[in-house]
Amino acid sequence: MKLAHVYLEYQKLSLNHTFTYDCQDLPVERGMRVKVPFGNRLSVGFVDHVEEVERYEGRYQLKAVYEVLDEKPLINEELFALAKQMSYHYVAPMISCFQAMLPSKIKPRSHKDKVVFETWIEYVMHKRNPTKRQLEVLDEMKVLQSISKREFLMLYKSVGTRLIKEGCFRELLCEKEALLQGERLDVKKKLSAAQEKAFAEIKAAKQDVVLLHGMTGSGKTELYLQLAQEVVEAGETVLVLVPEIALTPQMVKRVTMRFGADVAIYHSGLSPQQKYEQYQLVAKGRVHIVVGTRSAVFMPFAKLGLIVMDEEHDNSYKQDQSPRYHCRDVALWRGRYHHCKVLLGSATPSLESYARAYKQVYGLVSLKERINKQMPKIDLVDMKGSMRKGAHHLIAPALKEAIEQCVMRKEQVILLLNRRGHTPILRCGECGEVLHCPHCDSAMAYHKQKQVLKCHICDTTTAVPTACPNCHATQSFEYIGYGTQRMEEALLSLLPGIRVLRMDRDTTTQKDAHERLLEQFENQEYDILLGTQMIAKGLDFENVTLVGILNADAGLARSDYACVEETFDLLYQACGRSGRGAKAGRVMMQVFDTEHYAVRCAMLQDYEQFFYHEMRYRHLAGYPPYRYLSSVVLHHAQSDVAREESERLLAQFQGRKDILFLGVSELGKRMDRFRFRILMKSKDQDRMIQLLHEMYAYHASAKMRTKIELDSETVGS
DNA sequence: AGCACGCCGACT
DNA sequence: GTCGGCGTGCTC
Repeated sequence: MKLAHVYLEYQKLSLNHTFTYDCQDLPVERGMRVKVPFGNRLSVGFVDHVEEVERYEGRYQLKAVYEVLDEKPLINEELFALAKQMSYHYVAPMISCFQAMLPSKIKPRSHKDKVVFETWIEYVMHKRNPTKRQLEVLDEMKVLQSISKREFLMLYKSVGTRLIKEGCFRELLCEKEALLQGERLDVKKKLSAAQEKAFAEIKAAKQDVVLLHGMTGSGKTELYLQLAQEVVEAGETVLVLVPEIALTPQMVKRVTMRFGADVAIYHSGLSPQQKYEQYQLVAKGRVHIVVGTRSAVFMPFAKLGLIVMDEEHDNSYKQDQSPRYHCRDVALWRGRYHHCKVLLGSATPSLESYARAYKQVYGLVSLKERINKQMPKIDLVDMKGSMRKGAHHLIAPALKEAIEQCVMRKEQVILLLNRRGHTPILRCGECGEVLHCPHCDSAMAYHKQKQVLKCHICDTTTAVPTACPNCHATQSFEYIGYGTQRMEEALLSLLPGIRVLRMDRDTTTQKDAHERLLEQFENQEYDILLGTQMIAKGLDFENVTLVGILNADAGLARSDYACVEETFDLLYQACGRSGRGAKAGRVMMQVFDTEHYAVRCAMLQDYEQFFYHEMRYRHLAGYPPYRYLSSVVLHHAQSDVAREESERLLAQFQGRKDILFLGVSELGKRMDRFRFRILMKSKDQDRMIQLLHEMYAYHASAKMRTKIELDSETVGS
């Protein structure tokens, strides 16, 4: 008899083993989805493998597969192997790995979602004695064979319908397909000498993974496009990864101008139907280039010829929910599978990638020259002095003056303030009480437009209280600090008549808002683009000649080990937005700590110096990339339950060979759950992952109803 | 998650 | 003796 071993999707239940079903006479293969009886209901599962046996000798009462949902495996051999790898590496159930790989339409839990159909017109035959116009239409359709009815009606409305009646064409119902991108308008640009050299070095590199360390404005994108072109011409597929949705429009524009309809786009901002359509374009092999954010790394490519990962250091490449994969790891894995080059591009590479390149594990190619051969002039503005002189809180006189001059020259300004909302903190002037989120330990930010308080952790929104909840004083709140909304007001009053475009999460929630806002700025409908970190990276506006970074060193106050690296990246990248065109650029960084090496190195645009400095610190403190770092977070609605369970878990495993436990630390409340974290360091990644599996199993067998989250940083020296 | 199983207190 | 409380454990 034929047995199918199946991974099941079952809400909340993370069953990470297979269940066996009888699938006699059914066309079942690995990677297909099946509907099977489970308990008293039907559930969807993924077939792990099919086995032919004389007779079933297990101890279960076998049930039969109810229905096979796919004709072809949805998860091919490569993606199946990848899921296995991810499941082990990230300590996550197989089913959650499948979920991460598939567009929601075909994820197991939403199998009810209907696929959208549309009518297509297909060519059948010519007719006798056609009119002149009819002959034209018939000939054109014979070449096209089939097009969607939508397009058909637009092209040949009345002639077309007549020919359908006469049986020359027929209608048929197809799955709705993505409309392909437009015409190619752009031609290959001539590479500069520096680009030419980098291009040759990338191609000649003996390593399959190459780190392209190219400073901002050095023309990395044009290199990507020309490398992609060679691969496409050879009939293989190229994957271009970008970190955030905000950066997709620009990349998509550049890529579609070069490659026209040969491009698929995939990111989390698409609707489920759009995602499904784009996924099918790749599955059916209709496109040769895919541009997308981290989830695009799971597309079902037939043959990859190149993977480009732009801004490889960016944190958005890491998924912060299970499976907590890093897109770079997956990209490297797929690159190895397809024997293709993986090009990691960045002006500020992650320490781990640069360390690997340094050791020649990766190839290293540098582009040290801007296309326009000029660097912006970067100045520090010491806010300590400026505050003493009683100047405006957040815009120093020097910056104000620079903005005025810039606007007078009809040039544009980018201002970075990494904090959304109007005021980050409301404090009672009588008793000092700070207004907190009822569900989290964080302060509520005041949002003026909607007249509400908002928690930036859980998005809880409440009305602004009239009296202090602690001392009941009325009208006593002090508004402390500046978010983008308040800064917008401040700019308008400081520089009357100025046109400010604010861009943060609150102004970009609508569909296509990113594109719209950036387009308005590009068309010079505004003088200043004011925004959070989403505007620090990747944007390319020729007319921007001044970048102001308002509280540039605020990020250094965080307590995690990576905050210095992240602050340096943000500053360095923001500097790169200035002076990208013909005109000279300027950058002003307002800081309180003018001596900090992250600030200094960003100002000097000196990545190497920062790298050596930060690596020394990481080495001394035993942090990545010298050690692997893992964390286990337990959370529960009651603080002591979470604490006790964390301590029990720690006590059970503490003392493991080669693993350093850093004890239990309290992370505070988040969405009504109290969180405690156990941090672990080790030089041995395998041992670490093994340990995480044991901890997971131990926790699952305990009767406590705490939730567990495991995270292993996949960095290594 | 659901739902059955099972072992103790209130009831016809 | 029986009904049902919800703690425990299983779903091929």
